Amino acid sequence: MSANAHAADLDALLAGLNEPQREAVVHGDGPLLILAGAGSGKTRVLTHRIAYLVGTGQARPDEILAITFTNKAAQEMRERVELLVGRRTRAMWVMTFHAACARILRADAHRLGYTRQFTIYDQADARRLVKRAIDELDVDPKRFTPGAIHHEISDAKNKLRDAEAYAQMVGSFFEQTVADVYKLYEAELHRMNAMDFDDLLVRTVNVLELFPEVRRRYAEAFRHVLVDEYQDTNHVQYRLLQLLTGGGADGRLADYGHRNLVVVGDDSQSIYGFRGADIRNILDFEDSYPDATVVKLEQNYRSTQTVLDAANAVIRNNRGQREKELWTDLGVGDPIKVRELDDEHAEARYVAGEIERLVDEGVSRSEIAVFYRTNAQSRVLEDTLVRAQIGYQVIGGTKFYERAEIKDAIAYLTMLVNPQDVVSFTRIANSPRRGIGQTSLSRVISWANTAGITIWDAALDPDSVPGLGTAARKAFHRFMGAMRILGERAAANPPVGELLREVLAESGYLEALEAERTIEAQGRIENLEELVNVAAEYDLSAENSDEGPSLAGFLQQIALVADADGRRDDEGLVTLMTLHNAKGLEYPIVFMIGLEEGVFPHQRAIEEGGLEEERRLAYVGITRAQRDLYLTYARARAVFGARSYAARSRFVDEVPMGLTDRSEQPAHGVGSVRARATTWGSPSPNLSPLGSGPIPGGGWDASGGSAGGGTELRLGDDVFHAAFGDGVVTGVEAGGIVVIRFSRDGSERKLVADLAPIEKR
DNA sequence: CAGATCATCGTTTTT
DNA sequence: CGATGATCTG
Repeated sequence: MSANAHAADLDALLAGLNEPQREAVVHGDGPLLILAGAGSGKTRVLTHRIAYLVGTGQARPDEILAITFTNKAAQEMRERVELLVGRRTRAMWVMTFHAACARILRADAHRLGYTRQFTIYDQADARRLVKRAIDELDVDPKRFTPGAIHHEISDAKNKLRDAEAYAQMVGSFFEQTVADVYKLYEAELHRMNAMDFDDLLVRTVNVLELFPEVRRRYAEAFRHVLVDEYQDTNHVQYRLLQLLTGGGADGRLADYGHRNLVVVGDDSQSIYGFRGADIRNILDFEDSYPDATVVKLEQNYRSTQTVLDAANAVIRNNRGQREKELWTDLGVGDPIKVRELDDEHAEARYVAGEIERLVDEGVSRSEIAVFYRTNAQSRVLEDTLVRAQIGYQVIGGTKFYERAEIKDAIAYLTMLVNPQDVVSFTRIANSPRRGIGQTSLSRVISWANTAGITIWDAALDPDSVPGLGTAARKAFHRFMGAMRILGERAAANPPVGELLREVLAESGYLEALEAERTIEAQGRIENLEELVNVAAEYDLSAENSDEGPSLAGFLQQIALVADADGRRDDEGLVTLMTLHNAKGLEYPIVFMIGLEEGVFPHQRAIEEGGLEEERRLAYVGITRAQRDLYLTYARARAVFGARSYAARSRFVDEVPMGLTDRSEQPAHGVGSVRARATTWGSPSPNLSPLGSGPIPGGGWDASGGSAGGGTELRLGDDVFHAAFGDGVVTGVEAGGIVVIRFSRDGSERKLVADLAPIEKR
């Protein structure tokens, strides 16, 4: 390629970028934080920067490590980089945190006592193992659920606290219990040559910290590290990035350190705190990297100004956010439609009716998305859409790889490479039913433990297992006979697709399903066929990779993939999903439903001080809308079978009236914040047969505004309370009620403005 | 050991 | 209300 062509390429890379985008792309060495608002073109910036680094010769392709959180994002980034630099992309590491760690560990985990065939346990496997530890320790499972304990362990791991460190700082009975379980759980995992998702990160950090030569190798290999969705990183990931960019075990910069770390994120879209993400990583980036360059991307290329104003207004109610104001030159757009409905059925009918109207106007169903807070909310909506014959797809829910039959098949394959994997063994021993019950299984497992042999070897020789009945012994002989044949086959390294076929046949799994003769079983068989296809595809694609196809490689790959059935864009289907699943997506028309206190924000978030994260979730939802945004809520809703009533979500009220089709409040502080018939703007008479009929009847609303006089508190006001101290107004509700969050303990309280001992500061 | 009935308990979940 | 798990009985 000539020098001219190069220059032309570089020009093309920068063309069409706005000023801050360009600054981020051409940034030289050293840490860079890109604060990228929703829809501000961050992927464009990342991909163009990678291309620019390669194009200018600042980096070779194999010196680039680009990290994302999802496989989908990684794939998209890889594709887009490939469009810019072509085949050279292949040498780059463009993958998820977990995939990158798994790759490092396959090469170096032996230093920690694992084989390269280690098993990766997903959440469910991990929880099962936690449960076994709980049973083992005779912990009362009533008081402490496996889920809660696992969550706590996961939390500790995310903070790089190992079992020992955790035990050092227990302060309650619960924590003592967790400490005990944690210790046993870790021992078991290691003994089984297995890692959970958290381990992939933690063990990588361990390897890098313990072995300077490994640390140096990777830090020298990756001269440029780029991270997407940085606001969702946790502490392990923070540490990992430090080590990969040349931080030493002591935290100081090594001589080979380069600190070429580019992170992209938006603190306003941090919605995974409940999973250990630490928003401080992005908020305090400059504390960790004082010489960091910071670039803000605030121009939005996705939404109307009305939508952006709404998002800006809502997020402004959070404290401690990075200052940021989204803007666009796409125009003002239409007002946000706010609708109050009688109950969730009326809400669903309204959404369905509106969709029909839009489709009549020429909108494609695939341009429409409906977001809700919890999965349970999709049910009513689905019923209604089915009746209205509106095609839809639900994103999320049970994932392909979480289906029982798929996990069973994978467990069979896993046993063939990791004979120590008791969790997988437990899963398949009696699936299909072959007369191996809980008791016999436990006997074999504990025999393996006492004899110090693998579970595979213990089962292979059931006659040596003490206390095992004749029938059980026979069952194990038959089962392991099949496994042995499969093991020999696997040793010959056949195509994974073929091996899987044999597993399904030899194990009797397929036969058992066929014998069921139910529609459900038929569906499972089809899923298994799909898995065989996935394996065959792997065989093909791994053919020309550096390692070549292998069973272990296949297992590792699919362990890190969430679902095989991704969403389809061009099918003319309305898309339904939780707000969490909506991040990173965009739709011309967006419905956010169930905007009620207790639903969204979720009750538990209200109780446990998680309001800011809920608000960020609202921000994410709003900023998905390109053109039209609907906010709906129901006066009543069935919760756990019982009918319950809730106030409209504070998030609705945080959207300025003027941006919505509600009319202005009659007078400041007088009358109701709550809607009444007259407050609904633009009458929409064009409701379809499925519509809810004329929108809300008035009259039910009895609340009055703050009863005149008194202190006028507004959102964001700093206040002082005689008993609770300093706080900030985070909500203003009907009836003169204000929501105040107190800085002393972070608690959020609802107070009557006129009665509570509050003064404005 | 397996199916069946009973009881419990309800977020979100990139990997 | 409905899904999921624990305990009971054949």
